[in-house]
Amino acid sequence: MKVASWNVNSVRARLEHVAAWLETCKPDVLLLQELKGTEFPSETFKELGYQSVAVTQKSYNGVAILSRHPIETVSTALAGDLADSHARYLESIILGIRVVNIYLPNGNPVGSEKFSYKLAWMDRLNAKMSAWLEDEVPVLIGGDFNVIPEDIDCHKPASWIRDALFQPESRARYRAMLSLGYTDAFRSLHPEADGQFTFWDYFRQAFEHNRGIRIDHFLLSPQLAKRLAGCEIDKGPRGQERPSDHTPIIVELN
DNA sequence: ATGTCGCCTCATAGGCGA
Repeated sequence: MKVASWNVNSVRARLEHVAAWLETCKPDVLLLQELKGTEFPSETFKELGYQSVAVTQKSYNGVAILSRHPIETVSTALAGDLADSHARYLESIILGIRVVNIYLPNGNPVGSEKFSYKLAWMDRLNAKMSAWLEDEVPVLIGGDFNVIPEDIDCHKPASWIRDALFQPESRARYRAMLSLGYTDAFRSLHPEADGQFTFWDYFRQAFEHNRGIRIDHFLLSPQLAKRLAGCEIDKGPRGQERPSDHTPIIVELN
């Protein structure tokens, strides 16, 4: 089973990219983030063999799950804050796996309300992740975590030291997820790999110089980690015309 | 501080978020 995740930075602007990529990569499931609008092109994906569920809002955020297999929607919002109206969370069951798509808040600038919101959002997710381990359904959480886990996950730590994605508070909460027993699929298979990124700024030819960060992740519950067969980043889409600033990451499960 | 995108509007330029 192949599951992919891709922050597309507007599904409308990237529809042709996504459609073409689906036809070449053929994942069973694709998690999309940053749809950036209320319109969702479910018909286009249906014609490609994918059913879809989308959580959208105007202008910002938005997450969707595309799947060749039936999707049972469990929840469209992260528990723990009824006032939170951002479209950042979609929880489903696909082929007996709890598949959770997240677009974790960016949190910049550090010290702002946005940063507090990010940390609180991570605490809320952590509570869910802990609870899920109590039942027998294996869990896969994928998406844009907006966290650079370790120094090895960016081209130059000094460039990110003041960024919300690199703050000790953000990284501690990511590590707390691992401490619960979840596995970072990519890092567990490639413990020493550096220069492996999923995002590059649009500025200053960051992609051409591979000045990027690894912030799109798959976390697997213990029983699902035993089924981990592969995890790779596909840099191809980031090098195309008018790309998203992120590129897809793909995990393969037995 | 800046760079570049994409979305939206008290819209064709500027603000916001990333």
